[in-house]
Amino acid sequence: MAEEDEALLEHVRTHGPCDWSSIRSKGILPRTGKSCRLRWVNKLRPNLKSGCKFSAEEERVVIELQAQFGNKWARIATYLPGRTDNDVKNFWSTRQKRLARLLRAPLRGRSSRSSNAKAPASSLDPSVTENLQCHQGSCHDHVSFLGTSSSGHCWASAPLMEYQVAAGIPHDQESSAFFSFEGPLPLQAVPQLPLSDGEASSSNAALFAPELPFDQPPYHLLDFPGLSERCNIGPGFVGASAMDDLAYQELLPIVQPAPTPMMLPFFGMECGRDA
DNA sequence: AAGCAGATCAACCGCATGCAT
DNA sequence: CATGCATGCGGTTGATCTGCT
Repeated sequence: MAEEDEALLEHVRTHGPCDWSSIRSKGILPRTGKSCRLRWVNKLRPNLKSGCKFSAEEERVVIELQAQFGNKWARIATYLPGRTDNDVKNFWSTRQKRLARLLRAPLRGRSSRSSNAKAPASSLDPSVTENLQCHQGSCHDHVSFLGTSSSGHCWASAPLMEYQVAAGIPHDQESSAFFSFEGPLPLQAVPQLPLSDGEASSSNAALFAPELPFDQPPYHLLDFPGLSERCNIGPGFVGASAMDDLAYQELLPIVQPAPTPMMLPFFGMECGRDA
């Protein structure tokens, strides 16, 4: 595996993060171009936060962006420095499983993990639980509502209190303890992000998402000055390919010095590309 | 210490999209 | 315009790790 990784890195150094299919056609590795690209994107790309858990802030961003974009993991990942679409996808999947388990367990009471796992079905009204899923992670102040749109499932975000009201859960001491407020507040501090055509939010999203203008670039989520100017990326969106290009720039100095490297707080890497 | 369940990670697969011919 | 290829993306699965009983 280490030899294959080195061969992959060498290919990227000389050709850039493209022409993946030539890796097999040239006999460099007995792997498909897709497989090579995946390995590069998920493991070998510079500045990845591999083995590092999602911070509360990252979780918060994922929740908000998932509510707006749906399961557009690659797009969401562009807002999270050092995270891949696979990371985000796995994070969300884990979260969903955990929440599904929580919903099967009683929401009332502060039972231990083991008792939760073996608890009987939720005491919630079935009509509520069928269409409602509750998010509960390190951002304990937040839940999301599952609705549908023309493109499939769509999530809308809401403060915990609204979820509890909708689910008929008394906001008493016990439930508050179960959904303890440990994360940074409020989630509404994360701004609404631009939606392209056809990415209409669900009616549920309309219920809970504040109406904010969708004309702001995403940089205000995490401070990242100068990317669009330096890297010739249009305002409003940092594409995945742009991420790959930036990662490639990280490798370039090995074979050719990049002109006047510039620190990019968003990615935590240097970008010497000419605009 | 062993067994188990849940969490996490890595990779594969199928489909969609864009581009060249 | 149709076709084939390369690439990107999302869903899914299996392996491994971790913590609890």
